[in-house]
Amino acid sequence: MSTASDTAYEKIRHFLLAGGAHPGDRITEEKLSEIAGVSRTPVREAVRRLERELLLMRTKTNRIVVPDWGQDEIDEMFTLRQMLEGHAAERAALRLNADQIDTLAQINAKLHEAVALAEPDIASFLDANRRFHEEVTQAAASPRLTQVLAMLVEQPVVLRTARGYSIEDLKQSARDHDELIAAFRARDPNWARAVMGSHLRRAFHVFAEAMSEQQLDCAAE
Amino acid sequence: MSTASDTAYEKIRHFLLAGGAHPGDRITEEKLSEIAGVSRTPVREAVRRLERELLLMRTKTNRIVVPDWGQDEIDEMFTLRQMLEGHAAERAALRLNADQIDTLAQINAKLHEAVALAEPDIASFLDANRRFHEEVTQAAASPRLTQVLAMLVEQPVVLRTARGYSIEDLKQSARDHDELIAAFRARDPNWARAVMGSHLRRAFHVFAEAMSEQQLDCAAE
DNA sequence: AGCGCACTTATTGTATACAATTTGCTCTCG
DNA sequence: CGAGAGCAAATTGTATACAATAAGTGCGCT
Repeated sequence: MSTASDTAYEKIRHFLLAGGAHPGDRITEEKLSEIAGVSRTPVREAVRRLERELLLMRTKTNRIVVPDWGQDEIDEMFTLRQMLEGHAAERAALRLNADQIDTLAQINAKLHEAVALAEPDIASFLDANRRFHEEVTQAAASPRLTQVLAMLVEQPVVLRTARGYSIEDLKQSARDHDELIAAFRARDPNWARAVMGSHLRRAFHVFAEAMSEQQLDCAAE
Repeated sequence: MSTASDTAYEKIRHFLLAGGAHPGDRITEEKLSEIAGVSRTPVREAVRRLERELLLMRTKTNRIVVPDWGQDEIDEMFTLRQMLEGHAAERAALRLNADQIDTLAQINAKLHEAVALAEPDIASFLDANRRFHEEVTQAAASPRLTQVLAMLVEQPVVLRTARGYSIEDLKQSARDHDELIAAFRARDPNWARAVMGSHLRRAFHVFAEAMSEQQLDCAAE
């Protein structure tokens, strides 16, 4: 299924994450509709979605602008994820059945494969990673929580700096997931929450480091 | 400022909370546009907002339906608010200056007035309450947090059962706010978080009780 | 020159018409 | 009598034209 509003969302999102516009820039709906190749109507819907994820914002007078993401805001995003996904893991631990846990294990097996290669397959890693977290979120069985997390998880932001991640970082992520699965098998919500918390907090620091290196690269050009 | 899409949002929201449609019912955009008195275009925007707040949902095939709120989901909503507003209070404690704290004190003074009357003024109470929490959220200075909380705080849900609240419950809320202000004055983020947490958790139990009584009333009719 | 006010242009908001999709019905066949 | 195909009605999705609002521009005034 591909509605025009979905393709608009994808294309505009790609445009933004590829750095097509600088923070602070104003963009008109018309420009975006050219980029997306559809009329303004579906573009407006896409913009709403992107606003929700804070990839776009509005001025006081409803002009569309590209927000700038400071270090603080990234820190804050990971903090919120830590709280909410920790909570999700806790609920999941009480609800997951054996089959579902096996599914998680299978997903994580793929993740292990992706990083076991001499040249790690970043795309596969990110895909498996996303599916793993989605599965856990789903298992928490809380529509609100799902919805809230959807607006926090900005996979592409991670993607941009994924190259900066060391193989060891990626392997550690896989091991975190293993431990999370163990916590689920033990049906220990407390353990699950703690593992998820440290998993995401470490991810933040790895991310922050990759980010600062990237900025150095940028300055060196 | 009153755009058509805002009035649509308000009217549809009022319609839903007044019980104009039963959980599980399907509603068409056209019906909603009759209710709102505007064309479908702004109605669609309003529906998106309401979806975000889970006052409306969609079927697999994008039909609009009225969701049913079970006891679990209300519990979950308060739990999420407890986590997030607790976090907001923590951040606020580190950022509020003396003037801002005075503003909070003024708002809470109005709240005290509203419940000191022989016949408590529920509308004023709710208004002051909303403003108090908004002020704290703002002070946390985290756009994501603000946005996430906006979709959780369903004031009208509270309103529906506000009549069931006892005067003592309302007064206790005011006292909670007083203690929160004290925590802010002391610049103690830990204290602030704890107070906010218990404040919201108690609110949940008061709410749940009022809710069950209401249901009994309903059954008695 | 600096400031404010009309006026022009640019941009967002709304309505309407039409296209695409889904639903529910009916009618046929096993 | 039930299951399924096919058609009609209902509903959502998209494009376009126009209305309302905000931004920019240049002029005259002090």
